Amino acid sequence: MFNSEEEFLKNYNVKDFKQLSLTTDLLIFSVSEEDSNNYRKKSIKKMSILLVKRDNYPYKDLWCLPGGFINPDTETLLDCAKRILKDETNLSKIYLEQLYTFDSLNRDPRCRVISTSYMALIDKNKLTNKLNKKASWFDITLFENDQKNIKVLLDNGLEKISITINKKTNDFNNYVIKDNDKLAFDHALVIVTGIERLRNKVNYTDIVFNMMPEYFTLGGLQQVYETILGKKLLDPAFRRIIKNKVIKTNKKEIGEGHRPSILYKYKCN
Amino acid sequence: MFNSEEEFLKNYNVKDFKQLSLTTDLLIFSVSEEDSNNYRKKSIKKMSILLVKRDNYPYKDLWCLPGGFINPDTETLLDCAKRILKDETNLSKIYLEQLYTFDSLNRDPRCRVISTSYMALIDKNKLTNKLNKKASWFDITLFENDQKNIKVLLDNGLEKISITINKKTNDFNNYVIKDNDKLAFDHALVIVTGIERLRNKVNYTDIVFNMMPEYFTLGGLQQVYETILGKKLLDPAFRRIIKNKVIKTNKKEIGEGHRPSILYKYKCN
DNA sequence: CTAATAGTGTCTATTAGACAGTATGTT
DNA sequence: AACATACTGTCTAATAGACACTATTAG
Repeated sequence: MFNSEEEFLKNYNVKDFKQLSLTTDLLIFSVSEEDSNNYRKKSIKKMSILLVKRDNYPYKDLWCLPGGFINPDTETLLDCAKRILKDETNLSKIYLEQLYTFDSLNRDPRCRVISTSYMALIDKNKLTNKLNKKASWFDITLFENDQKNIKVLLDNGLEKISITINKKTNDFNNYVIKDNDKLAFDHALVIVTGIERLRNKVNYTDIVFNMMPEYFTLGGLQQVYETILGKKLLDPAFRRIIKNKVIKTNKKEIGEGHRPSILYKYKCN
Repeated sequence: MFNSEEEFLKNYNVKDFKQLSLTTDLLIFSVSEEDSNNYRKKSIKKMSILLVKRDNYPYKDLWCLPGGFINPDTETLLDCAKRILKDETNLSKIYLEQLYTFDSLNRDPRCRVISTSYMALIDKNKLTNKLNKKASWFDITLFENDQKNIKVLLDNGLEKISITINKKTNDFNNYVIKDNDKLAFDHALVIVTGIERLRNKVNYTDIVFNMMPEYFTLGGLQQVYETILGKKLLDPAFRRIIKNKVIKTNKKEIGEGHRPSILYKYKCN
């Protein structure tokens, strides 16, 4: 082990590895639930993302996305994403979508590393195993001043990571990104790009349901949409739009200090 | 030179190159104009794409996208895309957008080649130099039966390339693609992916104007939208939407056998 | 004048936004 | 009963679709 990043880089022999390396980084999104202390108040649903604390240089002790190098002889990028997802969550058959390929020359201090990022949307309730002890779910809060200035706050209960973005062009590599130095590599950029993609896609796809449990309430579903979009929605409007995407069941949610909601299922067409 | 693909592959030493190679392929889109023979009829605008005929194995004599290997020591993928665009069209300062990274294991028979594709939208009127003699513009015609079945026809006046797509999943690598064996590599898939992206993006961005000349008519602009979307639009509706994106000039189009249109310019906000 | 497209006015249909009301559970 | 949320009815505003009409040029 090394005592500083400087020392680490001095001892890092680039020839030990391939000159050009390809990695896959994973944005694993899910829905988290924050219980309220008041028995009458309902719990608040948020979108959350899984980050891992690095235990070696470079960027030791900073948070990063789960990821890894691909095996160029046997793996596609998607295979690699599936492998990492399995390692991290023990889940398979999960919604996975290629996000973007990040490749600025100095994004990794060791050597040229090009990373193709994938988004995974999972239902946390399907998790059986315990998380890797270095991994942690961060709740996402989205603030938007206008289309060009966005602020994202990540919070795992112990640490807060803030990211602010200024989009001057439509070229991701020219975004002006500031974070509070708690994220490794260019992962602030990757995370924001993923959140943006998600926010666009919820308007014309059904991907949100990949993060929902089998049975859910319309109020809960609406909260997830609200946290992804970063704004409140009106109940009647939301229900009108979502109506033909869900099936009403005869189940009800129980144990809340108020009128119980009806549980719905996703209707795939 | 070799006489067959088989012979070529036998003589191809994978060790001469890096084991894993990265390339950039370019979808260069523009607007083409097809003059009508009747002086009264107006010319028809279509979307078109630049393809190059391969002059060596693999896929000798088939059409492919302009592309090339990146220099991993000095170039980003975007740099590489800019270089290829410059080589092919002598243009710079052009709209470029990363499309997708294609990486199925056997997409190139030589070795593992991963390709990140970029879309370039150019105004053909800015072209000064002659095209590379192997290059040719193909007009694009889009037929859509439903959301999941799409047919694309490429035509350069001498050759027709047809592509049909059946989208069963949202994973590009699982699309069922058929073409009439005139396209090299997986470029049918790349082209269709780009057309899809373009078709989605015209609805919520102003990218079309990157393909338009400085002065254009609303009728011409509408035709470009129609060819990208693969359907007719109603004039008043189109003009309502486009109204605040353009500036009326005091110029008029001349020499048509009917009422001349007013020329407009793009109003960037 | 004629052919052909340019461009507009207006009605209708659909969708989105807003608000206020009723309904129904727990404690 | 009180609280808190679930759920709905209905009005209004905004947007999209449709059609018919007028305008203007070259030849």
